[in-house]
Amino acid sequence: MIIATYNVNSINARLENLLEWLNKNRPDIMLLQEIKTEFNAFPFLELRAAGYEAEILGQKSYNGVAVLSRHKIKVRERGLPGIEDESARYLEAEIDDGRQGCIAAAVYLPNGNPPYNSPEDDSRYAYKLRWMEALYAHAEKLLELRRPVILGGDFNVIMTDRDVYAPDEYRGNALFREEVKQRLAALQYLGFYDAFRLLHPQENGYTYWDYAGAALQNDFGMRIDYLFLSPDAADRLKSCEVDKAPRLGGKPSDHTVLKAELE
DNA sequence: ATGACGGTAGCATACCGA
Repeated sequence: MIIATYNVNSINARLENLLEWLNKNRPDIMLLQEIKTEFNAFPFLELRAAGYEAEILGQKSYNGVAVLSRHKIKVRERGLPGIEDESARYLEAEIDDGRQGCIAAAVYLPNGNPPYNSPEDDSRYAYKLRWMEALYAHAEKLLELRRPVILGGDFNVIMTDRDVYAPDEYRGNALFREEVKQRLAALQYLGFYDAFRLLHPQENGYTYWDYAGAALQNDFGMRIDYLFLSPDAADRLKSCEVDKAPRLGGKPSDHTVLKAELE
């Protein structure tokens, strides 16, 4: 079973790019973040023509997550339990592939940095910490199911110095502060395994390069997209790779695709 | 410290992202 995650930075702006990747790689499950659209403007027909059903939690302009699959999708949670607001950042589904199946969730964790026009405003950071605590509490419940569970998406957290091109420049950034690193580490101590790091202890594994400057050419990237696996899924992990092709091609997202294969 | 770029809303420019 192949499962992938991709922050598309608008699904309608990225449709051609996404379809190309889906047709070439034929994943069983694709988790999307930042679709930036509501149900009415989501390209269900184009995806269905490529063989993918979609469940979405949409939002106009910002956020928005989706679960695509070639198999039957049954939604379990629309929104993260414990976070009651309108921001579309979590969609959890049961995927029935005719075999063991799995639970897969598309995760778009808040960025947490203050707005440029009010750098002293820490409300977004406080929201990020709250969101991470709710994610931890929910992840604990998911583990009790003793099922293969995949939490995949843009977690907006750089976990270690190895995961960013210039660690010292990011120490105070909301993506790299100690509180968020601790909270993501806690998810791992709980029993969710970082699929990429399990198999690649040395590579940087960057999944994001800023559009600006020459970030891509200089490999000024960061690893902020993850596939976290419950023990029942991690047992089956065969491979996990960053595919840089969607970032290198025409009209790219600023993120690229992370994919894993489970036996 | 800001903005680079790119996206959305919507029609000029503001907001957001990491």
